[in-house]
Amino acid sequence: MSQKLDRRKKYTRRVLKESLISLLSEKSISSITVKELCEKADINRSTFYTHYSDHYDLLEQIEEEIAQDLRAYLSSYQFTIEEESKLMTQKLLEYIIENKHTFQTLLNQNVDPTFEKRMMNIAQQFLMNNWMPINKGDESYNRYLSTFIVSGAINVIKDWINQDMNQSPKEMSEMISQFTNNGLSIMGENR
Amino acid sequence: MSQKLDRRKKYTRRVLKESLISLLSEKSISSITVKELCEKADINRSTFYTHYSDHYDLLEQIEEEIAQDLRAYLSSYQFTIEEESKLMTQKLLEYIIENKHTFQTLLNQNVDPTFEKRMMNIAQQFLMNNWMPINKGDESYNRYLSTFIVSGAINVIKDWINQDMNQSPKEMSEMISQFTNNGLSIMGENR
DNA sequence: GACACCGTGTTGGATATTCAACAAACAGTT
DNA sequence: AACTGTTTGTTGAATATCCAACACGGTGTC
Repeated sequence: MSQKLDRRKKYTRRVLKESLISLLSEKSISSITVKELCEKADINRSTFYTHYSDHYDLLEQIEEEIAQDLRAYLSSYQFTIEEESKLMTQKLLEYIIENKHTFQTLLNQNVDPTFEKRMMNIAQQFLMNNWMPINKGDESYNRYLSTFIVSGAINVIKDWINQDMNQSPKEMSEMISQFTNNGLSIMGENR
Repeated sequence: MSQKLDRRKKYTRRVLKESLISLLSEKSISSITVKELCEKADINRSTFYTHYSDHYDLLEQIEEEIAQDLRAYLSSYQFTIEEESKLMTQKLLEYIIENKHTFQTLLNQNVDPTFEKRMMNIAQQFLMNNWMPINKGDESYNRYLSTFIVSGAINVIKDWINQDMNQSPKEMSEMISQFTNNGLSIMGENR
């Protein structure tokens, strides 16, 4: 079941993924042909078809892989312990750095308007399942609160990416933690 | 005879080459094992042996490929026309930029003491065959002159690489052309 | 409508690579 | 010398990829 993936397959999938992301940063998916994708990846077209049914399938699989990674990060720490929560955010940001080009491209609303929403749903679902039961608030209130927090965090991360990641993951996770826990009240402390 | 090389072979050879250069920048070739080379390249060891007899053979082929590229550059222009000569130098320097890591590693005397000498011999041979007949000087004198010019040029290029290529290929080729044609007399012009 | 061109989905055979395994050689330790 | 661990060179079978070719659908031009 957990068979190790043959290295040839790994390579093929990786270059196809990278090539699609590269093309997506220049043009819309509907204007991309499988032919040019395979030329860019230097992979035979029939090989592409042994892995994917079309380039939309490839994009779906890229996003699903990211979704699974995100879930893994969210699951790997006790979310209710602030230090662990911050460490998780930092690790997640480091992961984003490693895949900067991918996130830059996919979070661009002109490329795939659904990706950001999809990531938000995962994060929000997680927050609802793991944190809200402890918080014991009204469910409707909790949903709005988690929407607020997750939207905030995602848009801060998008800004960070567009600022070419000018702060370190540690600094960013510290900031996001403060925004999450204290909102605007941290502004008051400095006056 | 000039069969197109199967893309799989191209890939295999490329990653093996890159991995050897990478390892060579950290350790001597005698301390590198084929096993670790293949691990780094993510290539099966038996595949390595279908292409090369050992890692010394791989290094030899890398250097031979560079030698051929150098010969191609040297041959592609009329060397006796100064503007063409400068353009050739510029193109050669652009090639060196694209393969910066390779040249940085191989021109390091601790890595392969023979590489620089090999490149010098090619350049000098070319100079002797293509320029000296026109110059009609005494052969011994011409040999010393070509030694002077080629040694100078190669060491300027080495410095340039070690200064992280701080001048553009165009600027460098201009400079090398002046050193070649005028030696120290260009210093006098500025006083 | 006819034609040319392009991309697609597919096919079959060839080829390169993978993997696991083996025997042998080598190096280090006791 | 015996033992252990590592690397090497090799082998055979399986697998993934390659390549060329084909039929088809879509688009644009005359």
